[in-house]
Amino acid sequence: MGRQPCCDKLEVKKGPWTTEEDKKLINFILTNGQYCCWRALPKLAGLRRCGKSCRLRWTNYLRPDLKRGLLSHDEEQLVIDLHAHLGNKWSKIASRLPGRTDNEIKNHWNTHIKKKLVKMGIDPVTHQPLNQEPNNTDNPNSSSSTSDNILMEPKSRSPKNVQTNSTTPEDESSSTATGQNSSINNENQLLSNITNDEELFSYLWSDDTAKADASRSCSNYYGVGGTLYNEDNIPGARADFPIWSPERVGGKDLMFLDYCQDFGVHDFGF
DNA sequence: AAACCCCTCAACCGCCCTACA
DNA sequence: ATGTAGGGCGGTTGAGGGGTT
Repeated sequence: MGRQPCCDKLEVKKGPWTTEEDKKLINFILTNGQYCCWRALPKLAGLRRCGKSCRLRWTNYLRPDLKRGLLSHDEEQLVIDLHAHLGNKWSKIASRLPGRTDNEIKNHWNTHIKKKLVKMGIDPVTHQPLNQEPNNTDNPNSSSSTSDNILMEPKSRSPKNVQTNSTTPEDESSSTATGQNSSINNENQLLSNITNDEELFSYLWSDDTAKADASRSCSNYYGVGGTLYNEDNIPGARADFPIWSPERVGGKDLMFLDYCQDFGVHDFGF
């Protein structure tokens, strides 16, 4: 019978977002929060876009808590570790990397990490050495496929001892970016103390929701009369949302200017 | 300088899951 | 129990920029 399109395809605009559209979307969310559904948002915000497109634009590009730039070495390593356990569950992986989106990680995996692993002689799907038949090819999550994997030994793992001939300019550049995110280091430390999949999974799922929410979007903050609230209706109390923090809400316009600068959006006209 | 190739990443598509009536 | 709507997710595409010939 087929599924109804999420929006009237004839009416919606597609393709790259213009500055004007970004401005409208940001303005709307800053003013109203995300009190309504995404489908209704474009109409209310004066956008000729599909609600889904607005959500993606916001979560993948406009969100103020996003980090920009390439993944650091630590982040990359964490992605590899998590991918070995979770497979292509990009959103789950992204939930462990604050400020990173699933789309970003997915792209980075496909364009950088995959190649790097292949270069190192490691199958990016199974995380097994390329010349070795994997124990279970259709289940990258199986513990047998990862427990003895060098990539899953964070304590002994370093770019030097993974493969001596694997050092690339990319490796070198990424290694200079370490230490910029202490939370990532903590994640790695935690991961390094986890010795089996069971422990890892219990660690991953135990606080997954909270972490996923924290990293994924500001959608947990509802704008009511210019004040932002989290899901518990407690005016924002999270340190990882500096721009949206309640003490800054009063200076909304100012913070938005900061925000535009952070994102290189200089021509918003504010 | 022009043509071609390759790479990156923003954006889209369509399926899946969940909540709700 | 069933149908529908809405949001989330993973896979894929294509424009544009940079590098190479």
